[in-house]
Amino acid sequence: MSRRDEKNSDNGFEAWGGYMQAKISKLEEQFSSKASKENHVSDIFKGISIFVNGYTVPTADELKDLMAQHGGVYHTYQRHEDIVIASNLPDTKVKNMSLTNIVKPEWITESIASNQLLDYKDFLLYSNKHSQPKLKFQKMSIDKKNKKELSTDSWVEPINNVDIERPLLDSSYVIVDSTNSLKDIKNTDTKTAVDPNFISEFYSNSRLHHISQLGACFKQYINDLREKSNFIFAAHINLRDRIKSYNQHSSFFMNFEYNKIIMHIDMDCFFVSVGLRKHPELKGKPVAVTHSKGGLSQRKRSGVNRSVEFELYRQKQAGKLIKAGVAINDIEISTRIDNIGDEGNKFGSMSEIASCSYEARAKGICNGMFMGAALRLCPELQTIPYDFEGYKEVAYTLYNTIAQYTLDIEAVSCDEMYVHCTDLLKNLNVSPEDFATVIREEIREKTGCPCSTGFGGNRLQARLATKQAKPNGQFFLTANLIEDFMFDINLKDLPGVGRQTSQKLESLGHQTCGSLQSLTLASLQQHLGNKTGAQLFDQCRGRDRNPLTYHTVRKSVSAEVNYGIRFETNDQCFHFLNQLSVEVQSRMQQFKVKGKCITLKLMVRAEEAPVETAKFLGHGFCDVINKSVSLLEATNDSQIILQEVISLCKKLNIDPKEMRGIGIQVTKLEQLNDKLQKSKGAISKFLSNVTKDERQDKPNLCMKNEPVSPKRPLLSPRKKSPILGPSRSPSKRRGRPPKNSKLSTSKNLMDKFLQCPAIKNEFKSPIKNKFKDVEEPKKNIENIETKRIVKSGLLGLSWKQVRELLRAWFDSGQPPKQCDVNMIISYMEDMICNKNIDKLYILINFFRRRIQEINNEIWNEVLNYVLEQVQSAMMAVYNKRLYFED
DNA sequence: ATCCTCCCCTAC
DNA sequence: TAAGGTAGGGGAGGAT
Repeated sequence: MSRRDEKNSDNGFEAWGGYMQAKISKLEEQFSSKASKENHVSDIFKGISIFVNGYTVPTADELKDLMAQHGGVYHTYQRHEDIVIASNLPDTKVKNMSLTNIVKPEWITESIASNQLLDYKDFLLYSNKHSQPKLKFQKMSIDKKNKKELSTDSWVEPINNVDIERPLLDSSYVIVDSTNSLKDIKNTDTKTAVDPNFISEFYSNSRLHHISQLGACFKQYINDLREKSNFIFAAHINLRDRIKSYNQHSSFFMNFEYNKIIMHIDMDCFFVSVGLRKHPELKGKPVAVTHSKGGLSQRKRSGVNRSVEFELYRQKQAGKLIKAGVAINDIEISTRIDNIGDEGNKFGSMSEIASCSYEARAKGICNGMFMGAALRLCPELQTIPYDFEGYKEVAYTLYNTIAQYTLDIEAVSCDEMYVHCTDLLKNLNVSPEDFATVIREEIREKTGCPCSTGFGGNRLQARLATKQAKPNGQFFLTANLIEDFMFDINLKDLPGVGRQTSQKLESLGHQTCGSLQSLTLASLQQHLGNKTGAQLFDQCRGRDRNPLTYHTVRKSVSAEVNYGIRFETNDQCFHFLNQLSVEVQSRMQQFKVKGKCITLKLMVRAEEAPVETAKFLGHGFCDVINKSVSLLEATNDSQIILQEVISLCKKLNIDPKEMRGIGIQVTKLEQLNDKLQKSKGAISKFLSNVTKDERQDKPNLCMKNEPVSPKRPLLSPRKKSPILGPSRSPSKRRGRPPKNSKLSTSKNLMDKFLQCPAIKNEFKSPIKNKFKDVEEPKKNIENIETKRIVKSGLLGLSWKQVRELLRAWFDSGQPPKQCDVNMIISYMEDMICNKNIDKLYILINFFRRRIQEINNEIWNEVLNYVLEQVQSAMMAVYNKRLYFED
């Protein structure tokens, strides 16, 4: 070791550590600010590549071949056999080079001269991070001010002091490559499942993880909203006005003759639309959302054999077709891996396209395609990164916007839902077209993203209508159109018909619904099974008996990772299973469930498949193995899960080196909080019956139509309010079970994933406000300050002031006086006239709550009187009553 | 018949 | 480089 080391840490051996990261960031800054992006850092190495032996190292023969191809030479470092130096320099001097000569001094001085490198310390940073603790170079002292005057010779000496403490056995293989930029070098150090933080890092980057989590959240969200059902749909009031301003002629839609109207709404290329908000300059261009930056050539990994792997995929698909009875010559097997270039090729990227714009689709690009294939179709394809926060925010806004009007929503995913809007449209007396126009505009305005809607008599029709409507359109598939419309629909476009089914059907000679209609039910069932056959029989005729499902019950909880799984030992595998078990446990706690059946899913490299996968750290061509155990007692304990899963794993006896994917699934779920759940179950069962009956004759949502009621002048007193009080319950649309854990369940869920603090004001939905307000009226009344100045009484006061006044009034302990009551009533009437129903609702709830607390006869009378007046005013203005929960 | 386990398929 | 998750429906085939 160096003497200088002891004297002065700045001059001695540089220990690698956090320093490295800091340095890299600093350098990145310098490099990017210098705008010398063309000059890759590794230019300083002038084409030298160093491979340090590790498990992915190329064999000596491979390396020799490689270098021969590039006209370079191959050399094994004598002192430490696990260091290999290979160079594609034409210079044969390399042959006997020692580590001292790996870097020629003049390269470094050149780099310094061109301001790319500050000192020798910086240079060292570009070694492989894996080898940091083990590889120590002596750092050279350098006077930065004078660096340009340093002679070449002054660099040589210290480099001779290179010292290697021990062999670099477990390093990965690349130190420097002449084709990659600084950033790539930094990323050489890719995490695999062996890293302790792998799961969280992976999940944070996984689009599919986000899609499934977000989708589940919105299902829960709708469940919760419906259970609360504590809303007035104030938005209804403005809807017709907005429609009028849009379309003078359709203010009334008198000929409403449809039994049932289902709306399907779907954002247009969701990820792209959201992403374009941050990249408006790319609007109108072919754009794709992907991790790949686009087409840069990659570093080669040894052992990759794409053609072998791709051929396996093709064979597998062919096998399936043969099984389905297709002559293999009949159908060309097309797969996702078609048109992918080889590794390192311009079209070789295997990054998946999560979503692409319609301009890109026009070129034949579609979602899920690999970047390489897409670039072949459209070389000018632009890429934008994921914006997971943005998706959450837009999805939230979408749902809240629709939920203003109705809660008869079936959440499909974060960007898609079905809405049963028969009652809504009937009630509002607006046509589907007008409704669609207005809400699409509203969504567009709030989110900046376009969406499309389809209407039809059932979910299938609505869905197909949406497809027809896209992009950025709407379509009403009316009963008279259905027959013709269905005839030309491609079977692939039917929901539930994927690649396998459609290929099977194609082998039977059918590509369109019209053609499939010639098959009998029995023959369809024979080929596809009873249920699937029957479903398809209906579907190709445009029928769909499945009602919307508003309430979903979770049946399984699982977590799996099929990316980056590379184990050496069983212990590493078990360690990862432990992390996965913890993940499953936390999800089960979130959903408040326990489960009785645990399934371990393994993806194992197929025997014929290359060890190194075509996709970087992908799972490659695999066999999938599932194995499950049933427990006597339901659990959500990660340690029990781990124990079972390890035992399953041992039974399967798979070499950990061959594992490419691992998943844990828990089924046969039971709800936690048994007592609460049971009582709730009974109540909701009861209520769901009531609800059913009501829904037929009471289509109204939360605004209640007065059956027969002559208009009375404002403020005309009536004896008793029939609206409020416990006896009012028949007007309930659907019940609210007693408050229980459900609420906190959803809170946890939302907190963890959905909660969207980033929602800006303009994206805030009234529903969300209301939601909160119901819980915390005081706080929110404070928040919502209106600063209208009106002539007298309460009208000139802010929300806050009114609230203070009311509170003081309640707290005063004095009996209420008529004039005060009148004042509050006139304040409320003003709100009604100004369509300020949201706030009125909050205010009245506050009012009721306080009076219930006081629980005194006089105050109760006041309450009744106030409510009666309010309802009268509501009737006069809107011909509707305000709906309240008990 | 009905259930169970494993597997496949589909959707986003 | 790349981030190939997750839930539900249903079928095949064996156990009961």
